[in-house]
Amino acid sequence: MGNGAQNYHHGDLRSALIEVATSRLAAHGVDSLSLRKLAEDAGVSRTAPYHHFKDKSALLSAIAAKGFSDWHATAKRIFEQTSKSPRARFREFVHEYVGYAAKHPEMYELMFGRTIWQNQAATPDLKEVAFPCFQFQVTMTRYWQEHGLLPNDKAALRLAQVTWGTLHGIARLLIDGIYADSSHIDEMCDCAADLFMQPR
Amino acid sequence: MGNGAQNYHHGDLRSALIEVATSRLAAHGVDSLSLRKLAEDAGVSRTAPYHHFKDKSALLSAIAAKGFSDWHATAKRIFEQTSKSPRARFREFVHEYVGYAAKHPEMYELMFGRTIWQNQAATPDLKEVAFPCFQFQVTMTRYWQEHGLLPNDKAALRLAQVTWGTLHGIARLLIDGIYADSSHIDEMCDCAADLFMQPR
DNA sequence: AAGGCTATGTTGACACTGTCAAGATAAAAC
DNA sequence: GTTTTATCTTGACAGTGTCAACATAGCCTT
Repeated sequence: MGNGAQNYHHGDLRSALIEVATSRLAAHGVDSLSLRKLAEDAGVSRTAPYHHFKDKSALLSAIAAKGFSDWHATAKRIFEQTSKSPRARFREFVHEYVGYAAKHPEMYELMFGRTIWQNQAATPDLKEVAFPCFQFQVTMTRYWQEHGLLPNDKAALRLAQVTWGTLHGIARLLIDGIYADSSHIDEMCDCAADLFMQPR
Repeated sequence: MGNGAQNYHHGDLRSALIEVATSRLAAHGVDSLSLRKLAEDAGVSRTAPYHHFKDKSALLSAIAAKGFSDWHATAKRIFEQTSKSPRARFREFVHEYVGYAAKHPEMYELMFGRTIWQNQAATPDLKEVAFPCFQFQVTMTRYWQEHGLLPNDKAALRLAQVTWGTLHGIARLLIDGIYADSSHIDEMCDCAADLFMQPR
């Protein structure tokens, strides 16, 4: 079976679908993702995807899962730059988070939008990747608390929820284009970072 | 023309559509809003709505506009309770904001979701209502700065964006059910309020 | 090696969706 | 009373997700 030949059996349709979906997502947005178009892009018929994904939501979840593991890696990389001070890393993290959202708006929309999360529609696979991602936020928060960067009199979990909420909110306001001009991204990030960081 | 009769001309289809849409929104969610169903609910044929709204997005915008003016009134009411201290009002505002989102998740989703805002799809009517709503947030922020409640060394606009971002983020995490249990709403709100308010 | 099982792919069909075009009706304007 | 205009109608089209029934081909067992 040649890799690109028009065989009856595709070979690895699952991966192929995720691939074409990811590129289409970045190019034309989450709303343009239709199973039928994706199937066509992958060179198979409309209903072939159903042998690899329970339904459309499951396919989207699979794409989002990849986004989460990517972001998780990025966050880890920033956090583990021991050469930089905790304060510098915190600030960088804030910028990087919002920057990621601004740079990959469609992926971010998919990852954190209601499409795949509402009605407990999230796939176990997705939860398995997304949950550690938030857990890491708690870990970082605890670290920043220990280094006197965030207030120590609050539960790390609570604090992590609020800080993430802030980043998430800024990201959404930018993505949805509600009012925040993207040219002000950096200023907003610095403002948020300053607000959270305790005076040293 | 009797008000409820099956006349050829409905009388006030525009209002009727918004009404049935609003109730259907609260009951079955934003995704269940289809022009055809709404038309049927209103007792007219599929394409009748097009004589009152440019397209589906315009109808949704009209509903959201009502939500914005409602929220604007609520915010005003809280802010103008001169009997309470600024700090108390700030805290109440935070709780009320997230509470509104948790109580009317579908309306909130519509108001702040990407559906009506993406691609500059927002109707002038909508902007006309939504913009003062954010403007008011800036006004409040400035007031809180003057009363030493929020840091004075930051631009009110920037600060307003960040605080709103936080509330928005918390609301979204709750609505999307990503991880925040709704039983922790109050704790999260207090945590956020404490973080922002300068020690007196 | 022969036969059957199973994973994977196919076409056909159904009930939806938003939206346009063309015609019907009633109210309002002249 | 006639014409214009706003409103509502049916018909049609291109999409959508998803199910059912059928086809193919590779794998497993005997």
